[in-house]
Amino acid sequence: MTTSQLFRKLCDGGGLNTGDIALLQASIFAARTMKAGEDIVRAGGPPGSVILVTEGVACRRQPLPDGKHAITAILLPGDFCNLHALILGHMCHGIAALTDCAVVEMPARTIDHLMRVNPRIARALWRSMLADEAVLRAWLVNIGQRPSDRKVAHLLCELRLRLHSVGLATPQSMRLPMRQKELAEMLGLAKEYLNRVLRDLQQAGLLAVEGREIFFPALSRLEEFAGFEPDYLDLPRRGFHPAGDGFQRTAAE
Amino acid sequence: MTTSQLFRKLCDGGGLNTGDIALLQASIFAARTMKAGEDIVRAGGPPGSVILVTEGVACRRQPLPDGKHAITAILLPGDFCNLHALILGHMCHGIAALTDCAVVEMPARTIDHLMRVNPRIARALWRSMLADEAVLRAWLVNIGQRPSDRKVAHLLCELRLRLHSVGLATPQSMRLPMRQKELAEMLGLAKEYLNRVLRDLQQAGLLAVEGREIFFPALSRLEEFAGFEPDYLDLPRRGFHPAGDGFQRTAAE
DNA sequence: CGAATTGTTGAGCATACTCAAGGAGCGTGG
DNA sequence: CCACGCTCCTTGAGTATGCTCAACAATTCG
Repeated sequence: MTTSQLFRKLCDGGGLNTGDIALLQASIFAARTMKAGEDIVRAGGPPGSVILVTEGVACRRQPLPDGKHAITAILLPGDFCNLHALILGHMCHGIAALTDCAVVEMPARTIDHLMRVNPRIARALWRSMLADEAVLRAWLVNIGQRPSDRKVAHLLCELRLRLHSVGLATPQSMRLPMRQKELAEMLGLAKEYLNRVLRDLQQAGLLAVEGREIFFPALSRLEEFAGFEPDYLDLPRRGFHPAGDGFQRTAAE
Repeated sequence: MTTSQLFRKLCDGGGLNTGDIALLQASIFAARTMKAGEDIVRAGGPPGSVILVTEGVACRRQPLPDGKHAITAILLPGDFCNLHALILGHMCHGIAALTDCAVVEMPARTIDHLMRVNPRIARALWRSMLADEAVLRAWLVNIGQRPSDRKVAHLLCELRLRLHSVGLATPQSMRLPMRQKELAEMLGLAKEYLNRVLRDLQQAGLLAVEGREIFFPALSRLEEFAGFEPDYLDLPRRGFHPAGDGFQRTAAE
């Protein structure tokens, strides 16, 4: 993975120069890999290091009283796990690997220092967290207001587009980076019912499922059915940013 | 309202000195009032001014295809309406007054400048937005994972505590700053069903409703029923911050 | 005081959940 | 290579939760 991919989300907002990126790059002191299901970060006090996902898919999750989990966000390569804990002083949820993952670590103190002395870096980190918040708000609307077939459709549209933006999906298909159980936990649905909803979407010709591979035979119909308006994802679009940084855009859509 | 109350949320995190607060205070160029139901900020492009609620209660809301709204956050005195739009460049939802409100405005360019040259102010603004995000995540879990009687109970616990933190509630009661219709929109429930849930909570002795006045005859039982863990609100607690700024704490709880 | 909005209740129905059981896929060890 | 055990997926049946439509009562506001 190249540096600009590593700091994809920070570069997306513009405003960082190559020196800034080099500073971030230089602060990396460790790389780890973990198996699907393992914890990447546990809830708790102030973080000793800032962690960035570089490969695989992870999630933010909170334990529930009945032993299950609520999944409140999906993290893709280029997403930070615990930046907010650096500012707030504590993690109020954990991060777990959904697929096998690779992450890099930067010392919390170094990042904290960079944020204080380099307003461009501070701004870029801030912006990346606000992008996360926009997704969170879209999830709240999705889960709170739509009937469950549209919830499922909406989540799949979002997942496909975000995976596509990091090169892990095409307009026609994606490999689902989680089990149906976890899809259900994201949406607050029972896993058996989610399974039925997937079947119904297939029968409606909006989807095709083969194991973990999902196909989108009629993406625009699915997106319309879901009411999917991708603006909230704040992904770079064709012509929006100055070209030439070599990062794969979603322009092919 | 005193200055330290105005910038309550920024002061709560610590890290601001009186000079910083004076800078913010000095940037206020206008004050407005609006009636319940009016829009405070519309969705759209980059904000010309940053808006801070000083009196009353407002909400973030998004229109839905069927003409209804999804309410994604509650704003109390001391909360900013559109800080995130300053960084992200656009508002992807609107702000509406739930009760009669008063707000103050600061030029976006001034705040933007202050954030770039004053790391303490930048950090305090950042922290206040992260506190909002933590609440948003708690809402996601609440709406996604709890049965609706517990959803309602949880939202009322949160509302009461937050209102109490700005002096608008006591441990025993609060005046509900919205109609049942809007309570329902926050939770994604039908308003008629919400009404029944409120009745059931009353019959269970967990609540008493008289018009818009809500009484909490057994607050600890209600909080236990709701699974309410107020840590996520990041409100100041007794002994946590150095005393002496004269702002009312929630210590009485 | 009257009109409009908001709150309250009933009846019937649709949605989504639980419990239970069987089948498919996958990694491990013989 | 196959058999085994495990997890995950799939389906059925029955139930509970939450929604819609409709009517009426209570507030609020002009």
